[in-house]
Amino acid sequence: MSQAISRVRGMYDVLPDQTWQWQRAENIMRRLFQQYGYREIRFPIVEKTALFCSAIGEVTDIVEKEMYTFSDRKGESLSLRPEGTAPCVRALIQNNLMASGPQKLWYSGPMFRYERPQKGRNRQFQQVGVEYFGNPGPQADAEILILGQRLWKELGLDAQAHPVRLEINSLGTAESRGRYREALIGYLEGHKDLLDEDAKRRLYSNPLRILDSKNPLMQDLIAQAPLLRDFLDQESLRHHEQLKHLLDAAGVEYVENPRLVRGLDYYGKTVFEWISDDLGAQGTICGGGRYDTLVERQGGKPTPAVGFALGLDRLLLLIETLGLWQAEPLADIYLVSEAGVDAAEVFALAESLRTALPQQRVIQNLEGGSFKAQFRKADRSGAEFAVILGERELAEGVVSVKALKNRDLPQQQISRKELPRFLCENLKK
RNA sequence: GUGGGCGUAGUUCAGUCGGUAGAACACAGGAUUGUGACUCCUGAUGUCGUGGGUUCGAUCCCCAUCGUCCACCCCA
Repeated sequence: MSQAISRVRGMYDVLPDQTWQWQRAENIMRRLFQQYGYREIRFPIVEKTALFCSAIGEVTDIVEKEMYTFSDRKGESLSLRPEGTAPCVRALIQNNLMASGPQKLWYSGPMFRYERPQKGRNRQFQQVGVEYFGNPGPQADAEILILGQRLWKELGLDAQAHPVRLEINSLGTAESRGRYREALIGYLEGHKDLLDEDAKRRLYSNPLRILDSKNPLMQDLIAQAPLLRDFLDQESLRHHEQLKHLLDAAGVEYVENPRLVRGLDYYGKTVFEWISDDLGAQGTICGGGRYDTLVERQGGKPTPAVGFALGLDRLLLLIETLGLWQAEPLADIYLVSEAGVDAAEVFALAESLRTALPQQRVIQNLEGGSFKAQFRKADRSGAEFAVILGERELAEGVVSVKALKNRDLPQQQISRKELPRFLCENLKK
């Protein structure tokens, strides 16, 4: 036999024992977004490379070294999407969605980045994004954050022992950020001997990122660096204060992190991250902020926007780590039959139950085996009831019903006609 | 992209100072010839990640490669 082909590095299969978690999370989110008036948008997995270069920024790591870029047969450069905001904005502009007023959108799908895989970081990963276009005010930021908090609660992540922490900051406008940048570079140039290699490399390309460094030797330097807050324009300050007021009133807890910056160029004013301490180095499960200039820069009409993207892989990893969710049983009713009974009789019984009780999951054992083996399978299926069709039952035109979980209910024989009503009364749903 | 740890049964791992392997759980059968979850008994299963080197002989030592994990980096 030849060597089996393995999956691509950094990508993963979601197996039947895990898909229920994905589906549960997706269902909760879909319902929640609907509840807030956000509508789903779907866009391609492949876009022109230029879209990401201009939207995300040429000098970001994502564009410089993490994109899956290739030429199609006509030589056009295409890329697998590394994030969702850029294609979402492209779709918004191309389909002129703003013509019918502000847009509240969400999307979900795979993203691709050529990074070194590690826990909570894969080359294909699932991102869910929420974007609010056309509202410049802090109330839009607030709604996004309130929605986020409710989402964690509905997912079961609001436990006090393992909270998901919200950090917020304001990056101000491009002008105030520019003035701060000058001041920061000036400060860092004055302490060049204390900068590590990464910091030196980024001193002129992306100095704000230096504030994010985890290098313990640089923490003093970072702590004493000038703060962006002191360079903010009046409008950004007021926006930020109003947002905090709305969050306080809504009971959304947050910590201000004056050194929180984002790796994508398009953000301004509000930025935020939700972080867990239970995932190791890749603790950010959700990040986002305001990007008021992106739509115009991409060729659309000036349109303010705010949104976030969450990593579904990381979220599920966290939920699994904390043991928050229990798998649902596979079945409600399990049909056990004797070898001598015609399979056609069992099929007929199973189909009649599925017709009469469409909410119940009916599994018919098709693999034969002793009663012992069949009951073991019935038990493992998590079914509430085993319905038994043996030669005796067949001869008498009845079935036996055994409750697998409720031990107070004795096994009994019931006519086939009565069976659906009996099951319906004794099953919760 | 950089540094380090680890790849042995379906899973988690033990082991062989170089003589081709074990446990637990899981799975299957039985104790109980029509009854699961507890208990007991029995059983099957491994190209010891892949390729090459050293050796009479490599799962073990060496090299490469792939995968995985941790940190850096980056971000969701």
